[in-house]
Amino acid sequence: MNLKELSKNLGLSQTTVSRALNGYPEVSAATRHRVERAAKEFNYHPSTRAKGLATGRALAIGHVIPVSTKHEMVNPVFGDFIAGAGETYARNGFEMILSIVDDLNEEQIYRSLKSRRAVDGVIVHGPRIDDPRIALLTSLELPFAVHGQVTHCDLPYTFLDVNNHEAFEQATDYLFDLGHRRIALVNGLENMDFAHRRRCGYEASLRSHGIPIDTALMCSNEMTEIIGYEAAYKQLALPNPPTAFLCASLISALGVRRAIEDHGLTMGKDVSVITHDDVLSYLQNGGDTPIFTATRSSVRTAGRRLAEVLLNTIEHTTKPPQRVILECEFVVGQSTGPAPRKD
Amino acid sequence: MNLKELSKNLGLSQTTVSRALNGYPEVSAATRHRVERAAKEFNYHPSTRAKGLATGRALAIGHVIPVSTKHEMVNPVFGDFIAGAGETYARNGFEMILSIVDDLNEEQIYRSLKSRRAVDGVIVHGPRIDDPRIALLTSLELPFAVHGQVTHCDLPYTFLDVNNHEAFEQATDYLFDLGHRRIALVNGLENMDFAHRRRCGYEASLRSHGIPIDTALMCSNEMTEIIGYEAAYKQLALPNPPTAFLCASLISALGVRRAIEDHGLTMGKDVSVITHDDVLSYLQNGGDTPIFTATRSSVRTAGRRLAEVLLNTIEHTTKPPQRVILECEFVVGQSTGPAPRKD
DNA sequence: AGAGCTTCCCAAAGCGCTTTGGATTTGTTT
DNA sequence: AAACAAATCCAAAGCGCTTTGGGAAGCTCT
Repeated sequence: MNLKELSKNLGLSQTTVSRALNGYPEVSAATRHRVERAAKEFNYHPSTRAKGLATGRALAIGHVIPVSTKHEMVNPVFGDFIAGAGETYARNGFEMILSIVDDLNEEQIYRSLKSRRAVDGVIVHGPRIDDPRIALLTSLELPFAVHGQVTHCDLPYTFLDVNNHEAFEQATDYLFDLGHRRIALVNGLENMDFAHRRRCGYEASLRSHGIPIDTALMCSNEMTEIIGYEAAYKQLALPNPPTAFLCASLISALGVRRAIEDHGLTMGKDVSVITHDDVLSYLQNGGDTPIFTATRSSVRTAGRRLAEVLLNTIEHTTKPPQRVILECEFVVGQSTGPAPRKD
Repeated sequence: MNLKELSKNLGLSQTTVSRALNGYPEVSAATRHRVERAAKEFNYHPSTRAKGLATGRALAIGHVIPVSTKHEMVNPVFGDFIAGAGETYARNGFEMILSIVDDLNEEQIYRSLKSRRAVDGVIVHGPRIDDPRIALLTSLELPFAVHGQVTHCDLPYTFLDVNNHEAFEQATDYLFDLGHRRIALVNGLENMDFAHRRRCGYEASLRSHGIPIDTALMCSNEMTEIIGYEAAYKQLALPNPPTAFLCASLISALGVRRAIEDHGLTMGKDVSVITHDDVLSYLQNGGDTPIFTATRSSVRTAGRRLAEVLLNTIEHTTKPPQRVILECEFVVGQSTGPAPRKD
């Protein structure tokens, strides 16, 4: 069923039917009602493509998911983020189109998205330090919103980020107050902006407490269970091992816990752990009482919110770039306790 | 840059330029070359929407991701599957469009996808037992391919599945050969078809070895760490506890391991564990030597292959439905060992 | 009763592409 | 050299929608 058939069926012109369906005022209430009923009856939906062609809007948002060629990694938060954004799109009649792309072809994808007029805007995932995409998208005049921020970027841009600096500074402070002085950081890859900011927060806290920064206690890598395990295992074998860990993700934290146990130690007693928790649906931090003490911020909510922000800037192109910063919730679980006294 | 401008620029008609770009034979090699060079120079890409309108093809595949309203769960394998499918689409000039939908509006989404002519076909995720979507999509005449199978469905349909029955029967056999007689199953939700098949495989092995089926050793739920933990913890507290576990996912298995350790037992010595391993990029089963003994099958490969199958059936609509079954690789890790002798 | 408004509807153009059905040029045959 | 075929290219229609620029009723007002 298309517009032509529907309007013929109703004995009206295509114009009138189109207007009735799109809420224009030049149509009497009675006719509109009649049209709407018929549309429902025949299960008429306008063709997205035709509508897009006619209006010049794509009614679609692009998500370009980088998959690093080196690690073949799909960011595990991606699923939940997308789920959140999808809710927003569904509510607003937008479609989400996904491109999986290795980092080499990234620029090409954005250019093609623009020149094919396939989307009205894009969400930028996994921003890196000095990320060239901000400049690229700005020059392409393709509306975009970043999930995270870009250090060393002086162009204005729209983003939503978690306050990573604050969260990790606070977490480190908390460990300090518990008496810990050897605090390790199991971070994500530091070319990723969020990891960089977390390290800065961690270092800021150490500095403010006069604790020297020991690079032996810091590592930066993909956030997998294995890598968390290996990093923590090695650090615990040091002559002067850490009494506490700060992890960038719940998945790494699981590995850290395993390393602690393999050293014959108990988490929460001998060694404390704080992790960032993205509240992933398949990896909850315990039930009623959290297992890990954590800096918590739902990535699904972030997806929902950021999509709203993007749709908003597309609607009102004149608006200046929007900046949204979410504060983490600090939850105390069973993984932290007073630093063990030296015997 | 659009076709009109490009052709004006070249002093050719739109027809010729279009034909040159789409590989039709009515164009001389020289002209084609000239056109291709100009297209690259001006970064010309045809508008997807206009092309779709003109050809009647959407050049897009829909993925409808169900998010259960009860659990708010996004299937953790989803990210990797999508990454695999995305590779195929990119190679074939297709777009992937994603709809997140709660189970209540599912039917509506498929109908709307069809009537808006938004996609050329869809991938069906997370098939359930007796899944109504097969009948729905067949009647809508919307091409589709299922990631998994549907028990109790006598309609023919295209799918790709892992041989779940075989994998779990083999895994149970393996545990039997190690001397285990009390083997627990920590399964996914049993309305999911894959979980059902795994249970059947498990039960088939028990029956063939004359071991009675004990429902106290079986549980069926979402595959999270917490739930794996709780299920295993409870079972290990039974008067006659299991000496081995069979898990539906690596995430559950992590929970099971934790439960084993919380009981003061050692995995691989006191209690054996076998898990299914989807080879998720962020959750690898160890490095060179696997941690868990596992039935392994990459979900990313599955995504790539299933997308190929779907594009193929769309291309050749006359072909009968395709059925692809992937066998799991059985890998032996450190999580299994001979059953402990009773003292 | 006619001017001037609304109200309600329509015909037709246009979005950017593909494709049909020629038209023109060039090459080949007899 | 005429006749025909092959090689190249083009004008225009059409895909399904929105939107512009009216036009025909039906009112109100003087």
